Order: sequence, then structure tokens, then C-alpha cells
Amino acid sequence: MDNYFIFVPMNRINIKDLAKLLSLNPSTVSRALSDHPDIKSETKERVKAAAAEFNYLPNLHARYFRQKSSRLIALVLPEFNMYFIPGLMDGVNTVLKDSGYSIIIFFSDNSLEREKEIVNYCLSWVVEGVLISLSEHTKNCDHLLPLKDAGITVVLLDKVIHSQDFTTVTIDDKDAARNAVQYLYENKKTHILGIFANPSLEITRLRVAGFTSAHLDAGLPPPGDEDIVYIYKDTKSEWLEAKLLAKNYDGVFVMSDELLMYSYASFRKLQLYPQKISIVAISDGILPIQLYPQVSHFLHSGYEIGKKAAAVLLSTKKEPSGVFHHVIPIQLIRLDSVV
Amino acid sequence: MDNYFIFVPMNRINIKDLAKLLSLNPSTVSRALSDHPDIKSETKERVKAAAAEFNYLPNLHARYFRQKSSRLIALVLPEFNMYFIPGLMDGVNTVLKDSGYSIIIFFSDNSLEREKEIVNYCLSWVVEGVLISLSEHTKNCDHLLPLKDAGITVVLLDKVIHSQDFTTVTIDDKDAARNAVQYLYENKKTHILGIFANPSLEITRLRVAGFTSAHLDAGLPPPGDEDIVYIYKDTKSEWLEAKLLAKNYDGVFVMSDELLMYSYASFRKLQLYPQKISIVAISDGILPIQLYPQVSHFLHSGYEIGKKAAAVLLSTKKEPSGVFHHVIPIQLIRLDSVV
DNA sequence: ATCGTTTGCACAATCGATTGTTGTGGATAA
DNA sequence: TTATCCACAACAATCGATTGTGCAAACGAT
Repeated sequence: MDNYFIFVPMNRINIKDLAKLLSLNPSTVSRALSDHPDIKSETKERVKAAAAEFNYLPNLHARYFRQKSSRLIALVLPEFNMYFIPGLMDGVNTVLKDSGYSIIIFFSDNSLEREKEIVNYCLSWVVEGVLISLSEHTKNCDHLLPLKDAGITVVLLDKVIHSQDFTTVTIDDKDAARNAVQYLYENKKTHILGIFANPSLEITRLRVAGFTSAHLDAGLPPPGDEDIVYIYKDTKSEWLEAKLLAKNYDGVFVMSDELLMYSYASFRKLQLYPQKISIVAISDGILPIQLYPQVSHFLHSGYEIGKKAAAVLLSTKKEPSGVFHHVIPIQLIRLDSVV
Repeated sequence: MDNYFIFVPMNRINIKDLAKLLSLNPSTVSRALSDHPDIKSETKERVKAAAAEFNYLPNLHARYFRQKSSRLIALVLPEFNMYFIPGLMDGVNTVLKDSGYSIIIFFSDNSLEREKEIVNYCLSWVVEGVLISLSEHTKNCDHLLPLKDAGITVVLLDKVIHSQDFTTVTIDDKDAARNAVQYLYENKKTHILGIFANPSLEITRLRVAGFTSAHLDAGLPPPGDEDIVYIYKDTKSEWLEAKLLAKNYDGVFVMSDELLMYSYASFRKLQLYPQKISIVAISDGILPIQLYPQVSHFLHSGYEIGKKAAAVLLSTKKEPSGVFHHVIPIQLIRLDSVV
């Protein structure tokens, strides 16, 4: 008298069960459900009715395993920030939700090692496409090549490294920074401090380049080392405040929402803004309108980048093509902060 | 002379190829890679070396298909808001990232129909757990029962409906609202307006209940219909402003970040805040400190809820247990807004 | 009546990995 | 010497769905 324990009540119907119920062959059931012309319509209806009645749902692992596809798109993000990422995800989801693809999401936590692990995961899951925003410790895209070799479409977005191997979707970082400075200059600001993130990011280097070249274009003396500050996570706000007071700045360029959030309190506390300086930022658009007074910015829309990247990925899958570097146009949002 | 196009360069190594290369049986390779005691260590090393050299990665569809599991957790969200969801995702990811599970994400777009579709997707993907925050049109959890029947662990979080069928993780909504009002009352505010979201949400009803009962506890007259406003997406701000001026309010309770964002401009524009009224909100904590002046709030942390829900899910999978309703403690963050 | 041609379905192989069972050579014990 | 056992791998079935092929019945044309 053994004891039998039933751990999982297997009440899940598969295609074989369904076939048995209908006295048909599984292959017939499969073809009926996918409207194969070989199956007469009466049979199709019987099969579909039974499938609905018994709540048959195909096992996608089995299906995609056989079909050598997965209908899975990986979204790989370096971290979760409040500003840019939500819009990006929204944009990606908007494009993919009705395409039959599901989104599998990974966070690299800004670690190259983890990014490599994730690449392996993507290969193991046989995903059909990868949307990736790189970690800040990633210096090249070699670790993504196995994806390409496996025939998996890869699109880099936002935090990218330009190369001839992978398509990218970004804003024109250099141009955005250049325009921001020019906008300040047009409003008679000539002493401009630039606040930037980690200089090892391509996105930072490009924005610094734009910042610098705009000075030259405007006939201003090029910014000195003291006019460009790089802020890391552990930078003390006192240090920034000293920089702010070191010169008689009349304009500030802030390269991201995180930095705007970080530095805004100092502007207010030192009574620099709006009294003495004007501010222009590059931003996703949410934070600047929440602040008081608001901040003019060049709109760097995560939503648009996400939408574009997902769309590019889908169209590349439909019709393979070469490597492109897509640039999302930016847009000046004029608010209070430049006078 | 036909033309042959090679669409996908199949350079992916599977376990059979590896076995052939090593003159071994696939089963031996499989056991070697998983350190089965039947395989001698010399063979194991040969196999592992070859696997590394040829970059062998297991096909997880095949593996999990055979093993009847998937190592996939579904995260189902009603929409993407800037305040609560990012923290929630961060919390979920923090717990799951090292557990061997991958996160597959779905957005219901606040549609019950889509939610049902997603349930089917979860079944089709044979996910091992579902973390779900319900859509605002969801009135009961019947559509989740198939998940339960299939033996899939389900945890409702934040936007939930309490029932005896599913475990939930929330804050004590009623208590949070009650405490908020009490806090205002302790600061001598006696004419309080409550700003609430869609009254069909359980979360709204609970907070309204707390709002009302706190009046009674404090000996205040219960709030009239005019003291409770429900704001939908298309509500005009003029309407709210009329309400704000209709009575001589000295306190306002705002039930969420979205509503705080929505109404804050009106408070400022009408010069009610900080001049005439005090504000207390329930918030994820980000927005209130960005506003100027800042807003005191009861911290409703998406991060904590996400972490807890994911942890509960994992522990339930390890050791199945009954239905629990977990409540995350809230915490008062005193900032400028109550005087 | 005979020979195609459809029509409609069954049969069987297959995807890649895991796992229960079987088999073999060598060492040890009887 | 023969029987027994163990270590190590090979063999084969299996998961659920898809898909190439085979084949009988039905039909039409000659």
C-alpha cells in the first residue's frame, strides 16, 4: 500500500489530449488551429470549439523550440532611473505590444560582467532581438558580437557606442549640447558652466564636444577645464557649489535629468537661480516642469527613442538591412529659465 | 543551377554537436555539465573545456520544455507611471536577479480584456510565478483562477483586490489615509479636502474610508460629499480650483503622486499653498522633494512593495503555504507642507 | 471501367536537452 | 576460475508542437 501524492494537478490540456478527445491525429489538430487548407472547415470548427471548451493553450516553449524561434525580445537596461527609463519602456512596449512579441527584461546594473552574462541569457533563450542600452563600464561592443553571429538583431539605444557592427538609436548628443549653449549665447550669456556625467561615457564625451564647439562657433573663448565639471554619484554638493561661485557664471548647461535634480537645490540655495544665472538642460521633459521655477530644456524623449528602436528592430527583422545610426530630432522647450 | 541563399548561418553548437566532437553520447555530456556522480572527473573536465571553447550554451526552451518549468516570472502592470512603477520594478529586480529567474513583463494598459490575454500568455509560457498589479477596470480575480489551477504562484501587489484566493502585498491604505488626516488635525487643521482617484479602485475606497474615519476619530464632523473630490484623467483643473475655493479649507489630503502632480499647480496658482493650506500626500517619495516648497507625505514605497512581493513569491514557491495579506508599514516624511 | 486528381487526414520524424534503463570492461571476492 | 559488483557511458524514451510525406476515398474525365 504505497502512498501516492499528487503534487501538481495536471489539468492542463495539450494537443495530444485534444486530438484524442476528437479522435483525430495531433497533426490534424495543429493544422486545424492554424487554418491549414488541407483541413476541411467542418473539422476546423470542431477542433476550435473543443479547444475553446477545454481551454487549450499551446505550450510556447514546445512550439518555439520546434520552430526555432521564440517571439521574445530582450530589453537590456543599465539601471533604473526615474526620468528616462520609464518613457523608454513605454515607447518600446507601445510598438511591441501588438506585434506578437513578448518583452523579457534584464538590468545590467552598470556592470560589464553582468552585461556579458545577459548576452548569454539572450542566446540561451534564443531571443529574436535585443534592445540594449549599455552599462557605463562598457567600452566596446565585442561582447555583443556573439548575438550578431547567432543572427539575432541588436539595436543599441540611448547609451550606445557607435560602430560599424550595430545599429543605434540616439539623439544627436553633440548637436543638442551645441544648441543649448548657442541658445544661452543668443540670450547674451557668455560665461557658461557645463555640468556633465561620467566622462567615460560616449554620451558624455559627445555632449562635452558639443559644448566646446558651440563656444568656438559663437566666437567665445573655449571653455577651460574649470568650466566643465563632471559629477559622479559620490560627488559632494559642496564641491559643486564652490565651482558655481568660483566664477561669475551667467549660464549653466546641465546634461541630464539626474544632474539637474542633483544640482538644482544648489542653484536655489545659493540664490543663483533665477536671480543670476540661466539654465538649459537636456531632459526627458518631466522634471523641468515639476521644478519651480521651471527649466528650459532640449527634449530628449525616452519614449521616442524607445519607439524608434523597437520599430527599427521590427523592420530589420522583417527585411534585414545594414547598420544605421538613427538620430531622433531634439526639440527646444522654452520655459522660465532663460532670460 | 539553383541559387542557394543561406539566411541564418547556423553556427550555434548544441549538445549533440558537442557530444559528437567529444565522441560521447549527448546524455553523458549533459550529465558531465551538471556534475552528475556517474561521470568521472576526467570526462567532466574534457566536456567543460570543450563547452567553453566552442561556446556551448544550452537552449533553455528545450531544457525547460523537457523539465516542465521555465524559470520565468511574469510581472504584469496596469500602466507606466513615473512615480510608483520604477521603484516597484527595481524592487522586484533586486530580489529576482540572482535567483535564476528571468522577468517577462506585460502591460495591461488598464484593460481587463488585455489582462485576460496576459493570463493566457502566462499559461502558454508556463511561467512559474505571476506578480500582478490589477487594472482599474478589474473588479474581481476570477480571471486569475486558471493560473492558480495550473499551480502557478500568484502574488497581487499594490493595486489589488483582497480575496481568499490570492496573496497580496500592499500598504495599509486605510490606515495611511487615516494617519494623514490625523496628522493634519494635530496641526490644528479642521477643514480638510480629500483628493482621490477613480472611486472604483479598491485602493481608492480604502483611502476614502480612512479619510472619513479619521474625521470621526478626531471628533470632527464627517466629511461631506463636497469635501471629497474624485479626479479622473479628463477632469479639468478649473473644476478642482472651484472646489478648492468653495470652502475655507486649511488642509488638503492627496492620495497619490499623480494627483499631487496634477493639483500642485493649482495650489500654487491660487496662492493657497503654502499661504493658507497645509498638504499631506501619500507618495513614493520622489515628487514631494522635487516640489518647491516640498510636501510632507506618507511614504508608499514601490521599491519595498516590489521587494516584498518578489520575496513572498519566491518563498511560496520554495515552501507552498496559504494565502496571506502582507502589509508594508508606512512612514511619515515631515517636510515643509504642514505648519 | 480505368486512370488521374483532388481532398482530407494519419503517420512519423524532428527540434535539444534530460533521465531511466541497460550494457560493458575491469577489479574484487568467493 | 567463476561469480559479483562497480564505475562509467551508451541507448532510448520523452516533453508538446510542427511539418514533410504517404495514402485511402471520392470524384471527374476519357
